[in-house]
Amino acid sequence: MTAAFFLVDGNSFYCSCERAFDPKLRGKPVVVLSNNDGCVISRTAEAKALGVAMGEPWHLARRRPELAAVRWFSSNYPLYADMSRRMFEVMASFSPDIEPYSIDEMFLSMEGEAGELLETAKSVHEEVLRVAKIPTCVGIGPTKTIAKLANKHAKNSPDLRGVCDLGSPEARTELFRTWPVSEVWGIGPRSSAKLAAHGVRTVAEFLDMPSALVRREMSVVGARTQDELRGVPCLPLSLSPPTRKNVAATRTFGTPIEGRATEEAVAAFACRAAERLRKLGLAARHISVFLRTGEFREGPRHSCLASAAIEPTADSLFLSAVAARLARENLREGIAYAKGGVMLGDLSPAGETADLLPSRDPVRSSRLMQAIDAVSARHGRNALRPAACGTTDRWAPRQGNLGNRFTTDIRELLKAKA
DNA sequence: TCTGGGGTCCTAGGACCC
DNA sequence: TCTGGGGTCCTAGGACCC
Repeated sequence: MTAAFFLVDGNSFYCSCERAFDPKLRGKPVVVLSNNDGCVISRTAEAKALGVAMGEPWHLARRRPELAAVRWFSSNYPLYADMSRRMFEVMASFSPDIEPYSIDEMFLSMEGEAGELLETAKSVHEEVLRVAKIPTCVGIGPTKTIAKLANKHAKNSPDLRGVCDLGSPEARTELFRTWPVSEVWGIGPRSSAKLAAHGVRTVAEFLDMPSALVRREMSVVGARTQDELRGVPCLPLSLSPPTRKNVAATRTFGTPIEGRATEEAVAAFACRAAERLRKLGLAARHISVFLRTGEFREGPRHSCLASAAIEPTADSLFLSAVAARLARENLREGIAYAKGGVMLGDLSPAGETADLLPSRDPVRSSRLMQAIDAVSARHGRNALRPAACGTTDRWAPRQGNLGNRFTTDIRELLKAKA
C-alpha cells in the first residue's frame, strides 16, 4: 500500500459552470469576466485556441475579429460556489480526507496499490463529470506539490484523458528533465528570476541545487518546495479550514466616484464584510478602509488608508458607520476614486471576549443582525440596509451579461421545455 | 578600557496562491 | 465606457523588556 495525494481541479471552472446549464455552449469558445466585466478570468480550450489570454482586458480583446463568436459572461459567484459544493460532495464519497483548496480545486488523501490509485482517479474524474457536470483533471503524487504538477501535466496533455500519475520516481525523472521550474506550485516570477540567475530552469536542475543555497535565496518556503519535489511530504492535508485572520470586501467601482458616494461605497463594503464575519462566527477588533484613484486614467492620483481599533463586533450598522466616517475624514475633495475596500482584522470567535464596558448592547446587536440576515436571505441583500450605505449604489460594478443563478435562486431556475 | 544578550511583539514589505 | 478580488505565510527591523 502506498499513500498518495490527488489534486482534482475543474477545467475552465467558471466556464464549465455556465456550460453545465447550456448544452449549446459545448465545443464553443466561452469566457467569464472579472468584476466590472474587466478582464478574462476563465476561458475554455476553444477560447484559448483563438488566442484569448488569461487576465486580458476584454474591452480590448473583443475587438479582434476572430473573437466575434466568443460567448462571454459576467462572473456569477453564487452559481460557482454552489457548483463547487457539488463537486466537493462527489469527491467526499471517495475519501473523507479531503481539503478544499480553492473554489475549483480539492486535495484528497488516498491509499492503495499503484495501479489501484490510477483506477480510482479515473472514477473520480468520471463521477464528478456525471454528477456535478464539471470536467476535471486529476493529478496523483506522493506530495501535494507533485500532485499539483501531475494535474497541470494532465491539463496540458489531452491524450492522458484527464488523469496523470506521478507516483513513481521513474515517471517523475522523465518529466522533470524538461519541466520549467517556473511552473511549479509555490515558485512565482521573483523566485524564477533568482533561479535563472543561477542557471536553473528545469525542475531537475532545481533538485540538483544545494539545499542551503535554496534556503538562502528562497527562504524556508523554497526549501519546502524542493523537498516536496523530491517526494518528501512537507505540506499535510488540512481537514479543517484555518482560522481566518482577515475578512475583506473591496471593489473597483463601475465608474469613478467622489465625496459622499465613496462614503456610501465603503459603508456597503463594511456591511458585506460584516456579513461574512457573522457567517464565520467571528468578531473584528480592527477595521481599515482604503480608497484609490484609477491606475489607467489621466488626472490627479490619490490613495488614502485609514484604520481604527474597535470593540470586538460583527455589527453591520456600527461597522458601516465607522467605515463611512473614516472615509469622510480622509478622502480628498474633488478626487474621483476608482477603487475602494474595507478590511476587518484582529478576529476572534464572536462572543468570546466580552468588553468590560461595551458601548453597545451586544445581545441587542446580535439579535438585530440575526433579523437582518434572515430578511436578506429571503428578500435579497438590498431589502434592508443601513442608511450610511445610501440608496443609489453609484459605485456598483458593471455586469453586462450575467447568467442565471440556476441553482441558488428559485426565481432563476432552469426552465425545461416539455 | 570596558559598552550584554536574549527574548517577545508588532509592522511593513515581499512573495506567492487561485 | 471598459484593466479582479480575495487570501496566506515569511522575513527583517524596530521597540521594548529584563
